[in-house]
Amino acid sequence: MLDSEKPTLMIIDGHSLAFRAFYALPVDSFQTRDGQHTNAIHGFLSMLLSLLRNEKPTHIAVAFDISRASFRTREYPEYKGTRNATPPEFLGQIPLLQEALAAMNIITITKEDFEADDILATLSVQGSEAGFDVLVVSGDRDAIQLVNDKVTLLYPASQGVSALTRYDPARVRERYGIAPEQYPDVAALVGETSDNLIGISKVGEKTAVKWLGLYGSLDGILEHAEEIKGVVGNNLREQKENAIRNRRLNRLVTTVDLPVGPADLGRNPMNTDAVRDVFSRLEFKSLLDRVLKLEVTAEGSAAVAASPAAAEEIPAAPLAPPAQDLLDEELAAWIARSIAGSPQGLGFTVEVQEGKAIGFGLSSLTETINLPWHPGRADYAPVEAWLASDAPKLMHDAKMQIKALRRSGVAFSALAIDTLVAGWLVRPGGPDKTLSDLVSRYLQEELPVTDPNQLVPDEATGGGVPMQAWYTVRVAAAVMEALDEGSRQVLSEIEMPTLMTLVDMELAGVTVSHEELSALSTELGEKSAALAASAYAEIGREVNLGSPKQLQDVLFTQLEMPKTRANKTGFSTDAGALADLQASNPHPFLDLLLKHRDATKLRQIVETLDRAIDDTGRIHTNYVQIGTATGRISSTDPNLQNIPVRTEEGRRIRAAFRAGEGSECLLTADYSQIEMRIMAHLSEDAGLIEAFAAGEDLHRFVGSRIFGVSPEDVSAEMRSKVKAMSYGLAYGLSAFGLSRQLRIETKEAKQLMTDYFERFGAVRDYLRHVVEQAKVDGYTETIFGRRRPFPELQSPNRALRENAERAALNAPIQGSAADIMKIAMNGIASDLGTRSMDSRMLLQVHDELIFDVAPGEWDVLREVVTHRMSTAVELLVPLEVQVGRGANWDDAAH
DNA sequence: CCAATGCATTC
DNA sequence: CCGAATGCATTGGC
Repeated sequence: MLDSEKPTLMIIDGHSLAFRAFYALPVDSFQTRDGQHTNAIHGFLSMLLSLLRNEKPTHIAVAFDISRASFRTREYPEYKGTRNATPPEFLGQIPLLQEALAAMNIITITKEDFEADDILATLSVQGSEAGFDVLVVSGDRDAIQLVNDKVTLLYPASQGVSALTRYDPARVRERYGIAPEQYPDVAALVGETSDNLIGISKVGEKTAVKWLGLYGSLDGILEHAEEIKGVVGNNLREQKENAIRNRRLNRLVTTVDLPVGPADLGRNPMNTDAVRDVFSRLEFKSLLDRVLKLEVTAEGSAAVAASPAAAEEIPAAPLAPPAQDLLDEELAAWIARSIAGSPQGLGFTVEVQEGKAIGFGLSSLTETINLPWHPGRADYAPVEAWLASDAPKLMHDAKMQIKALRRSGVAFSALAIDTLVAGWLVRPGGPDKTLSDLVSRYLQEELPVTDPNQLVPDEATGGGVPMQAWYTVRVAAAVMEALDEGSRQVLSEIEMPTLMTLVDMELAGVTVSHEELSALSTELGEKSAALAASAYAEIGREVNLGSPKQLQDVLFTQLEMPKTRANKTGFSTDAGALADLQASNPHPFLDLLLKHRDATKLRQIVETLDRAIDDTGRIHTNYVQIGTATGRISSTDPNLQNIPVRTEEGRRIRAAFRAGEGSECLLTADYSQIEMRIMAHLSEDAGLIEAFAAGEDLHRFVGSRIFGVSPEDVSAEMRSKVKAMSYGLAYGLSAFGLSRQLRIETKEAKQLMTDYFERFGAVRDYLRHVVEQAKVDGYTETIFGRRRPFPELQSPNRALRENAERAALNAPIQGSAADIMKIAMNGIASDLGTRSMDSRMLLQVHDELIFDVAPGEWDVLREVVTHRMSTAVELLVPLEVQVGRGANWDDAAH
């Protein structure tokens, strides 16, 4: 076997190298916008990428210490006792580094009670026995003892991690004058300050090496201790216990029981989506380029990455069973048999082409079925019957597939688990978006990629939708294991019904007037052109008003205005900053610029909406059920949840949203102050509860309490202050933030907050409690048990931690509101069905719903909607719902 | 062409 | 230095 064909196993001491990187790179220069330090991660990954490129290991693993405690500290409590506490800026980087490695599909290994060095030792012995060339990468000198003909150590040069020295036996002898296996003997005699291991007085490296040359080993030296003369000889005889203890402690364990062996560490293609996600969160641009380039070459050498002799021992990931083709009675029999054998449900995947269903994949845990489908195929009737039945179905990203079924005229019922949604409940806001992501995370396998070059995918080899259905079944079981009971309840009682409700809403779409929009667009276009011309006249030249960069030149260089708030590319030119400038340095240009922004922004929205109108005059938004970390739904393509409402011209856009053909009018229904009501409920604050029970204007009521006047004497100014304060509460508002928003002194804002909490103290107590509890539990929970993890609450980084604290106190409030709205929507959808109504739920904007009202259904629809919304949950305060009616969305608002 | 950034909009 | 989102235009690097 040629050397170049020999597999290479690279084993890296993650902790020691990350630590080196931490001290090699300036901590301040490597920070994300959130304030997360990344210097150790950056240094480590940079080194790793060089190693992968230069050494081309076929197998790789990174070992980490779990904690400083190990069998060594139990044996000798002073071990490593002199070390200072690990800097918190470093500690926080390790989990992120491990996440990055996971995305790169590099296995990380830890072992309770052992140090990373012991893992290195064990794997290097196992690897060389299995015929690997072994490369050990460590910044710990103890690793020198591992070097032999088959094992090479890469050790960082004096400082940093950019240059690594190769230690083979010859190089060790050259540097230390001894064989590698003698190194621990030297260290035992000399001692190791960094490990708090005291050696023999007056014995340094020179003496130790000399003795080893004479007597071969520490044992040999001790046997001949009497022969050694002088003070050092005395010291050796007196302090030999030190050396013996040191030798015991610095011997690396080569028999650690590890869950994986060298053969399991073969390099796999990385998960590029996850890599992009992690690297972009870490704000590593150049490293992302490097890592993605590496992937290409890694695949090129994939053939070389053959496993060594022990290949048979690799626990190969199971392959999807070949898909069977069944029809009629055979198919019916298979379904009946499989249902009986799979109480959790059968996996199901729709092959979608241009929004239509063109094939199905069906799967139990052990068998897969391929069903090329087209409308009217009678021989697949058993599948259609199963789809319409109550038999539980397991799917991944079901919404789009069920929409395709509907468009193709196939009835569907009983979605038990959508693995996409279930995975989101485990990690809301997490990176898991595809079936492939979930297969990696929950099965530790790779979803086989269907070869895009293969024109006709060979279903028989386990590709295509049957295979996806099969993986979905397996992922479903694993992801349910990861969910607690409350979250499972949220999945089955709230999310799965919501998914079906969203299918109806998206298919329905909302009617929008093209005529109205194009007229508005023309008007806004003319207006912005006129504004731009006037703005150019003011400054005597033409600039791109949409370019913050060019605006900075105009404002701060040409007009010499005072500098505004700094951002990454200079100074802010946003509306707030321009308003500040207008106050201090009035200039016609500023006003024209702001108006121009308004007009172009509105025009852009109008254009986007216009383009989204289909040939039936309707817009079908896409609701993203897993779009937020709190439980809210988001809306894309186009986003119908941020249609302007505050300005007059904005409302003209809403006016273009109209009752559909054949509808009587639109009905809008929204929760009034749902988040404040939830806060009243969760905090049990007597004052707030009384305010809502009284049913009068909340801000007026609160204002009268705070300012000590009667409700009718609360001025508009007082009310707006109280309103800002109340809204800000759930966002973790600071006195500074409040003062900035209200444009009042920080001192006054502070006083306002003090007065507020004086009267509504339970609110403050509750908000504090939420954060405290989240720190203990590691997550927050909504009224219905929806969880959101907050690992950053433990972060030593203040900015990161405080951001997490504010998010944590907001999450149960925003999340509970989202839960309530979903429950109401599902109830309404159910009523629309059981009453065979023709009215349709069209849009959801967090606390508002919009409906097309079928002729003659106004009264019953209003009743259904208000009832379902106000009774979605029983709180300590009433849930008030406001209903409006109109020919368009603007008129229907109240 | 892609990704980051700044700015805008909503609840 | 206020929580949760989406999307567009500009810009800089490739």
